Amino acid sequence: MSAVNLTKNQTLVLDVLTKSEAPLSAYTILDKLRDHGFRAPLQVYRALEKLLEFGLVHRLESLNSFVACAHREHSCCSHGTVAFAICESCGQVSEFHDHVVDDQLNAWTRGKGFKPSKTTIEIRGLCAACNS
Amino acid sequence: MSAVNLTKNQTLVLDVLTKSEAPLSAYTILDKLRDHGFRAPLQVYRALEKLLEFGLVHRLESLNSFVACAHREHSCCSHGTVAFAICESCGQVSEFHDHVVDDQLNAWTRGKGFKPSKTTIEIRGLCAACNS
DNA sequence: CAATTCATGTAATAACATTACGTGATGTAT
DNA sequence: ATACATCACGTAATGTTATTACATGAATTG
Ligand SMILES: [Zn+2]
Ligand SMILES: [Zn+2]
Ligand SMILES: [Zn+2]
Ligand SMILES: [Zn+2]
Repeated sequence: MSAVNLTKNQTLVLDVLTKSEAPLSAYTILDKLRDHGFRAPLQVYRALEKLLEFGLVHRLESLNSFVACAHREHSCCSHGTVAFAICESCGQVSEFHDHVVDDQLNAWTRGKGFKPSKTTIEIRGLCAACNS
Repeated sequence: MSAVNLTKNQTLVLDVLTKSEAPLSAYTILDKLRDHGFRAPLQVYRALEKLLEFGLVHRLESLNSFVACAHREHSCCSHGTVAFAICESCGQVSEFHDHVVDDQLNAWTRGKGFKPSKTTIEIRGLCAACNS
């Protein structure tokens, strides 16, 4: 199991992200936590840094935003690369793993002698609901 | 052939990107073009916007930077999603297409009723040269 | 010749992220 | 127990990336 011991700030940030329907920017998180004593961006960025490290949160590069991991039970980051489908209308994000994609990208990097450290896959578009 | 008629500013920006070994941020481009009369970020962002539209340039989301398209002959964007392998040591970027990845992601989105508009695939790591 | 469109220029501001410095709590080795 | 290292935290300042608002001149079109 994961069961990392989170600090107060980390817990607050993770809670805000977990409760949110859509990804949040660091500054939005900051605003949501002003009542809990947050005053400066760094408080958020420091918590996010750890949460990313623990695999409890993902960063969406194409949005400069953050989401709680949707697969916490499985220790998400262990089963390879994660992909995100991001609805540009309602903001909803679906997180998924795909082994074929994963294997194929790994094959490419092996072939080139490229040593991957982190892979970003983000699909922007319209979700089924917004796309009727 | 593509042969879009570029404006002066678009040509300048594309030239800078084409000559560069590594991706450049908008502000770096701005600095490189001061001698050619560029004074403000917007001059760069406006040119980039068009160049992205024409498929002559790509944006690297994980770097907030831009690269000239490596496949200009083939009208790059026509053959599906592009992926990038980005060396975190030397900055070199390899652009490639992979139909299996492409098809697999399309299968996922079709299955979910998600209508994709733009897909980002970026692999950060170390290139063969930096990874000896 | 209007009227519209489009590339451009400039200034100001907004949004995102990091550096630098300092404090108190905790843990560990002598 | 004292010295030392580590870590979470707080605050201020600054750096980096991107957009909004407003104005001008050139090209296009009816
Ligand atoms: Zn996850
Ligand atoms: Zn939606
Ligand atoms: Zn390309
Ligand atoms: Zn390299």
